[in-house]
Amino acid sequence: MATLMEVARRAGVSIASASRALNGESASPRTVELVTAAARELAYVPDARARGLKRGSTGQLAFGVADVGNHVYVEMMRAVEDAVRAEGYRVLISSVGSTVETEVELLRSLASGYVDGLIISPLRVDDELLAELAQLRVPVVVVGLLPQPGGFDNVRANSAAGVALAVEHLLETGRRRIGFVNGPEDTTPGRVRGEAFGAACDRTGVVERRAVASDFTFAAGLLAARQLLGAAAAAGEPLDAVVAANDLIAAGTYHAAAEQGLTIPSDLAVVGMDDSALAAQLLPTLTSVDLGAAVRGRHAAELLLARLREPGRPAQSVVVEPALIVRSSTAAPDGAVPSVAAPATTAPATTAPSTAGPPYEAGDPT
Amino acid sequence: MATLMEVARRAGVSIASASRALNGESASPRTVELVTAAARELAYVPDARARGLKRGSTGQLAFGVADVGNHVYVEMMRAVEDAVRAEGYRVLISSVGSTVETEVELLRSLASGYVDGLIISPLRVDDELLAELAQLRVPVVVVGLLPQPGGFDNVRANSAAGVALAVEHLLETGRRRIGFVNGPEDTTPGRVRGEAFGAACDRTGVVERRAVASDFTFAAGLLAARQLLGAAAAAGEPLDAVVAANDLIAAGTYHAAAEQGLTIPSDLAVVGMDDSALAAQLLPTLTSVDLGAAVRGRHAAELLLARLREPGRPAQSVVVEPALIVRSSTAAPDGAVPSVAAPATTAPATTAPSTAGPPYEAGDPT
DNA sequence: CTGTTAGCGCCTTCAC
DNA sequence: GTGAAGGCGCTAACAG
Repeated sequence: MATLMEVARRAGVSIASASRALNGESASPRTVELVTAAARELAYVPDARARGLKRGSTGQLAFGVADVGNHVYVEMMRAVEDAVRAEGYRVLISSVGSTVETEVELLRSLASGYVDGLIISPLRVDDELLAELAQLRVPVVVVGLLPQPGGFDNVRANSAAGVALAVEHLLETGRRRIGFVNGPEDTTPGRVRGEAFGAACDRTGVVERRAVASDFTFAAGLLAARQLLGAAAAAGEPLDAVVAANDLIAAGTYHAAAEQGLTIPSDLAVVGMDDSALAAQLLPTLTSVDLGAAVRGRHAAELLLARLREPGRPAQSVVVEPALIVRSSTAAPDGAVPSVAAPATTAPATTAPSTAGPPYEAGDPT
Repeated sequence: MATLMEVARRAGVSIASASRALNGESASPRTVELVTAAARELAYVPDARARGLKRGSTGQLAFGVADVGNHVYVEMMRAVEDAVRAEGYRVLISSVGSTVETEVELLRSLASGYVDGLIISPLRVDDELLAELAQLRVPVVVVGLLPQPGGFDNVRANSAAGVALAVEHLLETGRRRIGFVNGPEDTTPGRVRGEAFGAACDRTGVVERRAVASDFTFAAGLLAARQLLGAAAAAGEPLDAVVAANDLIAAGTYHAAAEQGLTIPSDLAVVGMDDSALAAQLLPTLTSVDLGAAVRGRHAAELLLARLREPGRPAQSVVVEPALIVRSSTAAPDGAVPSVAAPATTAPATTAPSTAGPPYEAGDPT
């Protein structure tokens, strides 16, 4: 409401002195006192646009996520916030629609002066989007697999390794008829996880059975799991385990299993992915692959801060390795709890997700 | 990157003509063509700060939520987005910390030019915060109970009525020993819900038993529920029902019940509040009180838009009434499914949340 | 230590 | 229909 000019006039000093006094630049104690008093009386709040226009920076960063309803992004977001707070940045969250147009629109608008940098985690990354990102006037860090290496600071999970962990764990606990409920395979994570499951089946001799949900959501997961379990049962070969492409789909699988009278884990083992808060909230608690959401968020924030400090530095890529968090949903079928199983309410990973250094070396990460 | 001046120079016209051409003001077809071509080649994106500085508006709104991890806010947020999109506004989400200082800090910064209006849903609303809000240069809509009526556009749920609905439903399904797991009672919702439970007990003759979680979260709910159930069992009067102050606490109650060997709903009925996505994801599905999160979000958006159009209008208040969504967690204890119970996976309310017109009339709403 | 001045990039009267 | 000029609110040089 009040402008700096009004504050200056009220304090009886020049506008420049007022600015200096408020920003801690050299000014006499008396001036500082006068100006701060005037500012308080007028409830002066500096106009961020004008300041940004002059200084060229805003102190704000934005985090664009595909689905604010997915707890994975919440964890990432918290990690990003923690990491940038120390440097004095604030984080705005923005839900980028699932369509590319609205996404581009949004990125442009954010990057046109409201924020100093962007972290985005889209479900679908194509060349059009990347071309757009390259035009932005602020640096961008992409969380997720890029169609081609280089060009952007990038953080990603190794979800292919995660799928392999899940399958191996199920085999070790004695399951053999393992199905996979994937998310949409035209998304980056869906494609990678689907391929990884196929590869794991080939490698281990498991017969490949899968269903594809129309979305990475509970409702879509329920439908797909119902179909997968039903088809297997109808064929006289009921599954004894399901790997779900994320925890929400795993929750849908719980419901599909209940509908068919299957008890988890004795009749059916379930493994989720993401190790979101939901995994510990379900009953029985869900064994899940931790894809290191928080770690990815932290890395993304650090890459962005580094680029803000040094705009010319080469683009860098970080891969976060998965860890299996064993809970009750994969306990041994005979009812005996295997020694590796963690207590029901214990979440922390035993093997913390680690990062690989050199860009693009880990095999087929998301 | 590129400025309007550069575009103008490249097009061979004045900066004013370039501005007009790009904004659809009167300009010759030839000029328009020249300018748009130049803009495209230079990948020109107008600087939002400069434009905002000049025009006085940004086309952005912000939604400040207490906990981005709580699905209730996600639903509100989606409703807000849907409602303002039509008017051409974009919504930024910002997690306001639970402390008042960081909250004030954040609101100030947002309101200092980055957004045209604010919707906030804080867990604790005190006079200090309200005084701060009144100083902001942009309009604010508060979602939640205000310490005193008037002064702000305001939307709130009637969570007291919601608690009453829950208790009545439990009594109707034959439960008598009903406990309450509240959230922190120094928060607005915690206080109101706690008082409402006390009132419901007085009214119905139920013996009041309660525990207070340190937060509206799963982990805190588990601890409090464990204590509540344990104490009642130790006293030789095991509970047959629990009302939880929100769905996350209800989920914690599920786990506490499982630890004590109680089966839901036959040994213990559970009712949650908020009817968040989690309610349908739990097994058995959770009966929950829909406090109309989406409806509240829509109302908040409409109030804000109205004030943006007409800044001088009187502050208005909207109360959204609750509706009970019956699922499996309160099925009759003898195993028979009462006729009022909805199918396990059906979420929609039969009685849609409605809104009360006149400000501050409904009894003790949150 | 202080005041004057020149823009940051854009829009918008105002003359032409 | 077009160009020149002023100013949105602020900061950072520059003189004094």
